[in-house]
Amino acid sequence: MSIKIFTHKVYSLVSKIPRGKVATYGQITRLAGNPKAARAVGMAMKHNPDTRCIPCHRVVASDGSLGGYSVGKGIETKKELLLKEGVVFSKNKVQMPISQWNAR
DNA sequence: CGTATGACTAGCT
DNA sequence: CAGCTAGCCATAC
Repeated sequence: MSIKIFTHKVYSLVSKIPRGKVATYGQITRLAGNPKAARAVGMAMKHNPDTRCIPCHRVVASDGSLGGYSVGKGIETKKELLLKEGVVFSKNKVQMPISQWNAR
């Protein structure tokens, strides 16, 4: 039974995103070691095994757009969750320079 | 096992 | 700013 290393890493990284901050697919992908696998990250998020342990709503697109969400009403629910956590929004996009997670 | 898909990104118009 | 194209990856069926 091969553990999906890439996906597993993605979940691990996403679960480390602090409340009130967001990370981009590109950022997660880079931390996972494959800067070109942004699409694969989206797949992992879509097939997320535990939405309560994996704050997939804290993952947004590189331009600050919400991208998508497979829970509730979709991006609407995602936006609400982020707003509740204190993420700064500008219209339908996240203010990346302000709310982007400073991974270390 | 091979094909198709998707919550992407960067570049250009 | 918005829209379209091409490139790339892992997963799903």
